[in-house]
Amino acid sequence: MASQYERAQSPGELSEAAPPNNLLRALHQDDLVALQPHLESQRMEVGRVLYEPGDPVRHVYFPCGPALVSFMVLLEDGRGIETALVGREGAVGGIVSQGRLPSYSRTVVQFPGPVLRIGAAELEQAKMRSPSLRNLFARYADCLMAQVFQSVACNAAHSIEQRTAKWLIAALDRTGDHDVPLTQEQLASMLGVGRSYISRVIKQLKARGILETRRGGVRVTQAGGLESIACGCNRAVRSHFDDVLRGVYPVEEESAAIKVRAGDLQPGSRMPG
Amino acid sequence: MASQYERAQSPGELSEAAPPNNLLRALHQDDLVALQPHLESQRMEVGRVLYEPGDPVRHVYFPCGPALVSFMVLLEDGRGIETALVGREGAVGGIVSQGRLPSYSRTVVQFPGPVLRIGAAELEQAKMRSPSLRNLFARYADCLMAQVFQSVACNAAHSIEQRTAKWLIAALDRTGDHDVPLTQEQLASMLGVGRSYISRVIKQLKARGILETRRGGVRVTQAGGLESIACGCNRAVRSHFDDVLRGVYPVEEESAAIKVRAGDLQPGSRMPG
DNA sequence: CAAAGTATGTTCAATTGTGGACATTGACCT
DNA sequence: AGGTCAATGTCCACAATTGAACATACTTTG
Repeated sequence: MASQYERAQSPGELSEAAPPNNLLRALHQDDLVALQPHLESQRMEVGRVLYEPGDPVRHVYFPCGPALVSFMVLLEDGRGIETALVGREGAVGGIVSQGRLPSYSRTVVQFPGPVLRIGAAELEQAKMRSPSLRNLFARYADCLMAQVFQSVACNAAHSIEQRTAKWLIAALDRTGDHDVPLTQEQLASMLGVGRSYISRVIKQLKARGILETRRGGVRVTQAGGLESIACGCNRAVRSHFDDVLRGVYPVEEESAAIKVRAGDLQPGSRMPG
Repeated sequence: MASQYERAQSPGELSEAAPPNNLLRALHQDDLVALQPHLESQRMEVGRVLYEPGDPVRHVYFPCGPALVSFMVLLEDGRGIETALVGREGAVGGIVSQGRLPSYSRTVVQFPGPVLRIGAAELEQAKMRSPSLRNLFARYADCLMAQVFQSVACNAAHSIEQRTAKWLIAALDRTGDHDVPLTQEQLASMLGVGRSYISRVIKQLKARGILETRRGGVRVTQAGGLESIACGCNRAVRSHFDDVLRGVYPVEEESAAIKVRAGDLQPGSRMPG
């Protein structure tokens, strides 16, 4: 299955110093030229909050390289549940609302890295003038929606073990870094589950040689094994990315995507005690 | 708490025969005039599928009166999980993708009633010409996204009892009909949970005098009681509707919204056997 | 190096939810 | 009125998950 992370594409359309974000790289030359002067480069540190619920959305952020951002919905009891994960394949900030509206969720940096940002107003103005820009952002908005849709179903239907594996794959896919610097506490909290159970899940994954643990994070050593444990939700979303952004997205120079062959898919043992 | 279902608003802007859908009623006179010739009226029967995953989205449907439509994500094992519920407060069909793209989910009619529909291309053309139309639809898209976000969190964090109550309130809010013609099987399936457990939950609700059961559906007799059992997810979403569509949405002539007073909120007994 | 703080490993009882089984009941058809 | 089918009530054994508790580390700081 081809994924958006590994599509070959007619070269030559992108400038030499193409920005390391797939949406920006997918821009037509004209659009890139129009946006260029408004793009600012920053480095994002873990834990930085881009938007709190209710904050006005003044910028659109494009994670670059390994940078990773997630949307969290805050519940009455103070918990914050992750609803979507965005890396260099996308952008955050008024993607669906088109820059008009207060943020619904908290938007937090999960993995450090460079980002580019542009004023929401500037982007919207450019979109007004460029059909291809509107097209690209509408397509990405649809993919983001699909991702969130799938998460609704996933949270309703799949086990914690599956969802944990799914999350790790999603992160890996985007950062390309096998090291995931999250405490088990943080991981549990994002998934909305108990910490002690995550601890057991991770113990299982470790016992199967899929990852190594350390204080403050894990390191995935065998991504294929993760894929065989996870539900198909990631694949479904990737596939929608492919359908929707095919022919729009650029080449991914070195893919972090996990290619699953039939043989990699074992039944997957069912969490002993 | 004011909800979008009960806002007072400067009258006189809407025509006499205002369509019974809040988005359409919120249109400026000019926009309504532009769309009017393309709007077709239909009646929707329960179970009718508007879109299967992958289908091209050719029309945007506006549920009117009690009509209710839901998005379902289909999982690998054949289950279909509901991700969002749309009634007369909104619309379905390319809301986020702006009419360009294949559907990600299955879109099914859950409650019968009239709908208006318009060709997706016609709506998009009208949006190109009218900033106020773009504004309204971008705002609604954001609300739909918020609803789905909240469901991700809800499915991760709340009990089946809470989610069942939440679903019933959401349906009631939209249809205004206290009768919910869904089998327990269907309800369980949408929520992604076991049928026998839903049966027990409903038994509890019945025992507390909150609803009556019958074959093929339930009838809510005490909506306030439901609100005291449900999680706050519905309220959070309603509140976002208010923030985002305040001053845009029209009066709701007869509100189905459930107003909760402090006294209505009891601790809520925790599911005995 | 000692102390403090935080992350992890592990256990356990209790609760929540599953899925199968089967009896019962209503609705509808003839 | 009887037959049939689907929906519901109910029970049960079992699996999944919680949440508290505590011991054990690793890291940082002074």
